[in-house]
Amino acid sequence: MPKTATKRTPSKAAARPPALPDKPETGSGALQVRADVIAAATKVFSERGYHAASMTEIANVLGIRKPSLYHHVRKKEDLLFAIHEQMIDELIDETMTVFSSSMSPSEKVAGALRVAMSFVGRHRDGVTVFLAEHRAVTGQRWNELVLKRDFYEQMVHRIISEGTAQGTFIDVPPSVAAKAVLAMANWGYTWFDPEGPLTAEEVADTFATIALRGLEVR
Amino acid sequence: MPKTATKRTPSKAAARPPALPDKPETGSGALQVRADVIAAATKVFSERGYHAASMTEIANVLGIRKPSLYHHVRKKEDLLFAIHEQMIDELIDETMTVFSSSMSPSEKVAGALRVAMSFVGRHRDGVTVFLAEHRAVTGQRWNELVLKRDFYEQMVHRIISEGTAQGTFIDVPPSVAAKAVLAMANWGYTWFDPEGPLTAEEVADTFATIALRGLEVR
DNA sequence: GCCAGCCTACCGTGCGGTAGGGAGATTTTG
DNA sequence: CAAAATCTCCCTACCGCACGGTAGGCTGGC
Repeated sequence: MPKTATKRTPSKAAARPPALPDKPETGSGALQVRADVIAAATKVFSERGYHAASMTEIANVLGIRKPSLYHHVRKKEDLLFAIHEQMIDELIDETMTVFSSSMSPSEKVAGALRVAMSFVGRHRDGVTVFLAEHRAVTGQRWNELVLKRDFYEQMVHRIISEGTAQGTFIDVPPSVAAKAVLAMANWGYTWFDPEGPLTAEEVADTFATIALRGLEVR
Repeated sequence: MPKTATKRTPSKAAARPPALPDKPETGSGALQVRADVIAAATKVFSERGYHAASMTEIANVLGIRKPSLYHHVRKKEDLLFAIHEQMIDELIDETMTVFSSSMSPSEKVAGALRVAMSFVGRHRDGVTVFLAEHRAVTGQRWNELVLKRDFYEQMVHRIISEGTAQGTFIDVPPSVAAKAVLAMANWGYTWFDPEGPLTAEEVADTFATIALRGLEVR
């Protein structure tokens, strides 16, 4: 795992996000796992919790026996890590297009909320695992995930700081305002049902209405 | 899913909360657990997660061996249930004083946020267990907890519905607005540190500012 | 003839929980 | 008031089981 090779991206704009974890996916070692295996693990982990879920259950969801599952996966924890990595990478990717756009801070807040709620709607089980089972990831890989997670939160934080700095948003601690916005989106995994009466977009718009009316200077 | 069994409490006010789970604490069976045992279990469960935590660990925190612990506890799950029950009962109790007061809806929202953030600050480990480990409670007792949890959420929901009904709050779906408020408070367990730079009260006030500016009609 | 992918059979470990007993405090009782 | 019985709380030793993971072999397609 040679990372190194200082990426010398010339820092251009002021609102540049914090340094990305260096290697986007330089063979993190365990990601040659077939998609349906990850899907099965996601389902079982989200329903029963990582520690309560057994490899036998996951195998049975796939219609095979446990030892066959070990042809595709080295360790149980690899599955958990793969789910986490997939979720956070995809969420960062989608949010980045909002973050690095030319929108106003208000539009970016609304956009980030839309991305997040849509994400929860599309990947509910995966988000459940990502948000409720992070304690179970151990060792080196955990650091990697924490970095990415911080990176995501920093994007939201910067959007709000930017709005505060340019006088669009009222003067409240940006860290707390960021937590408020993140909370609305993240907490969604506990209740939002894309089959329910409201679409992700409708929920996100309501959240954006509340958050922006709350934050914008009159 | 209609209600049933009309409780003959003469409905007095419009804002009466939904029916309480019938028995406040009619021998729920397992709550003669000493407080320090619950405290130790809370700590271990919150740090490692219910399924990953072992009875041996909890016993060692108490300075005893596992079989001795079974003199105070019948089953591991009893500990989890006791923690859940303690948390939700106390939270309902504190929030109820706000809910049943004569405050305006806006003041009630601010009050509920204060109660919740203060609660998170005082019982962080317990709240972590309550919010992150509810999947592990099984059987009859789980229903009881769900009822209480719904009851708590209904209080917030009604506060907001009341505000919407009397024209204080803007016309957004009250259920979504309630989720937004609940999210701010509940998500606090993932990041709020009472030893940190901001007190629970300060955070709650910022949340209230955002939520009320967001919700109140101009 | 190789190899991906599945299987049955199995291993070691750590778990929740029990058996059964001992030391000391407390209560009962002659 | 002391002896006896009881209770509280802890211990060492152990059980059965389900888990994560491995050994090693069969089979069918390239």
